[in-house]
Amino acid sequence: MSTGDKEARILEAALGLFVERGFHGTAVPLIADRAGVGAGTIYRYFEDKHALGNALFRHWKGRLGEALQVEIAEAGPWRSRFGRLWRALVRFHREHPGAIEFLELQLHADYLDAESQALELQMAALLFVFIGEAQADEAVVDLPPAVVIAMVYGAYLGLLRGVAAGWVTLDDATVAATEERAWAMIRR
Amino acid sequence: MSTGDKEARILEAALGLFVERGFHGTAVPLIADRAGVGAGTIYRYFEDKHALGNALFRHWKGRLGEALQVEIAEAGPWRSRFGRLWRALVRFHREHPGAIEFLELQLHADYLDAESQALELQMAALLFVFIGEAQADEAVVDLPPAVVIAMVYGAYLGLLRGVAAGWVTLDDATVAATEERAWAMIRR
Amino acid sequence: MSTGDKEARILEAALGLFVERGFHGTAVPLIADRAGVGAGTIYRYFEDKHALGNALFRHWKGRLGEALQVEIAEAGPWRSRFGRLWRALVRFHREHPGAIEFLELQLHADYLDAESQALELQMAALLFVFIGEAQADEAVVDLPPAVVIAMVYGAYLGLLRGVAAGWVTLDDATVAATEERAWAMIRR
Amino acid sequence: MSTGDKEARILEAALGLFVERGFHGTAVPLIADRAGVGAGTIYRYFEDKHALGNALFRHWKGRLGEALQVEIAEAGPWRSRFGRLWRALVRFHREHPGAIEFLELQLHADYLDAESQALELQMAALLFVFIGEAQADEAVVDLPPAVVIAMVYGAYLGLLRGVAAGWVTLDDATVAATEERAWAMIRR
DNA sequence: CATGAATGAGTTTTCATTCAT
DNA sequence: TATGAATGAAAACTCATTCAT
Repeated sequence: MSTGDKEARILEAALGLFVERGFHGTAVPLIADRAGVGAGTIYRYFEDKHALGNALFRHWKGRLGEALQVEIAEAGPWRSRFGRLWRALVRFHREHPGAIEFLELQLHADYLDAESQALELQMAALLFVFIGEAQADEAVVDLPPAVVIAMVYGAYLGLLRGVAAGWVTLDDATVAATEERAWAMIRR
Repeated sequence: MSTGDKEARILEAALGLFVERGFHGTAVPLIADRAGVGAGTIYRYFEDKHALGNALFRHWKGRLGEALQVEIAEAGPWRSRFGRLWRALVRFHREHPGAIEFLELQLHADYLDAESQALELQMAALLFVFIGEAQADEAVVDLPPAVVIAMVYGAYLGLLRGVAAGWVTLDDATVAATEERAWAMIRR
Repeated sequence: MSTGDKEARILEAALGLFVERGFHGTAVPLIADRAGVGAGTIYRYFEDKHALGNALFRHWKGRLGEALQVEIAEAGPWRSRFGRLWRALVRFHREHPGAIEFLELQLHADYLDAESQALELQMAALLFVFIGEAQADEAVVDLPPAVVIAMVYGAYLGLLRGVAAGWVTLDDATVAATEERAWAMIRR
Repeated sequence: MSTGDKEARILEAALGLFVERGFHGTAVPLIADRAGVGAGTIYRYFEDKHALGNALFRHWKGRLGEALQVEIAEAGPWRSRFGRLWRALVRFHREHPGAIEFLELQLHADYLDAESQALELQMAALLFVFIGEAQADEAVVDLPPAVVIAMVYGAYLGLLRGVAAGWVTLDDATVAATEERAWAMIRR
């Protein structure tokens, strides 16, 4: 019931609802209900609904960035560095259900502010550097880094959509196999 | 401006706006304005906003399905059949800007009716059969077809997201290269 | 298909719908549908919906007035003159189903124009004279004529409501009995 | 102005407006204005406009039923029991102006739900029992009870219609006289 | 601080009326 | 003259936001 708790409960409720119904499809009082707080309380923690959306976006984009950062920082052969990254993505999805779905499977364009967009770029930059260096070492195919990232990250998101739709189950063996196939896609 | 194309103009306007702002973020009169018709006119062609969303979804899902069907029907070595499919996807995106973005990069769950969902399954089935047969011929890796499809289609959608963000340009050379990499991902 | 036919068909359709759903609850195109004409056609015959309502009101109020006038003009003992009147009312209801329901069981206040209201008064005056003379002859109780009329006409309308609700059937024997009871109510 | 009476104020405003303009002729914001609340507030208390109409109908039908029930329960000679009932009706009209007009002088068919219709039957049953017993005691004419009720209740409503039109004034002497005449109509 | 009833601006939807055919 | 598709003003209804408690 402490302050931090309420903010967290609001963010959690918002995450779930935004994933299920989208930002515009979710009424603020509904978020309040699920969070177990009064509707007015949301406005003590967030300027307005847009601010809540941005806070949620930043929260998860930031945590995802950190998670990737850690893995990217690790040294080693590119194949295994890639594997760490891939598994980190899967782990993030397991540990934070809904977060990636919210971050990457939705349309945010109309409410993300400059700061959020900057964060988005920052995370992209992380991957750019990773892929760029791998290309410099001739470990990864010589295509524009954005293309490589788009395809790999796209393949990952495709799997998550499959999971969401109930068509795909990501057990450990499958994760290992998909990692292998994703690497096959981009290795030189 | 003629009578007959009003429905088409409404669908076109809706497509653009839904891609830009999402279904719930788009007000009906805004669609009417862009279509150059009165707000009431939309309700002559569509029962309500949901029906418009479903009609739009079915229109494009149907056309995409047809486009893929044609390519899938062609015989030949799996590598070249895959190439046809990949290029058909890219061509569809070029010829119908916004359609794939609407179909695949958005959240529809809360307004799609049973018929639309059935159509979705139908198109998925097309790809299942294609991948299933390729696996039977030992041309494609032995993973659950849903996994293979999720990764390949995901890689394609990742590219489209890159295009939308302005990070990726899909010129012919890049298309050929991405086709090659996508095939590398799934070939046995 | 002649002109007069169309106007009559519109009036007939409007009567039925107004009785079922009320004036404000009935959409003009619905009237057109039931009349088998185009929606625009209604506006060739009637200035607008209010004008149609007034025309309908005047048509039936006028016919009802005529029907009563005829009976009132007949000479004879008051008891039998009353009987003629009562039976004329019932006959009118049988021959023109819906007309009385529209005229008397509905709220018209907000769309009746001065001419229609004048007609209403005119019909009331007819009954006033009838009752007034009967009172002068000491055939009817000495109450304000408006009170006598309200009670008798009210009893008649009550029976029609009962018919509409399915609780009352007005066969000839019942009509005779109700006439007797209505007369019992007002005779000196 | 206090919180608790908002629902009551809405119901009161709605009653007045429905009597003046009918259900379909009354816009929701107009009700809100007269009630001195915001338009949205109405939807906090009532699901939609139909629900408001039903609530209003039930409220007054229920109170009218209670008022009659009390009188019907009293023992005594039929003539005086009838008198109590008649005077109770008049009293109800005086104490709750508009209620009877709304309940009985309007068309509700298109928005009353099953529960409201059941209540309507319930009140009718009250009168059926009363008249039925009076007939069993040979105090009232031997006609179908529905016919007797239709005529008496119709006469009463006719008087109210006369009051509404300004043609009739129901002072105590007139009430006594009308009671006498109504009884004359139905007594054996 | 927290609340949730209240609000009115904004949304979806209807419908009386027009007008090109 | 007749039509009915088209319209936009007005209706019903929703919801982000406020504020009295």
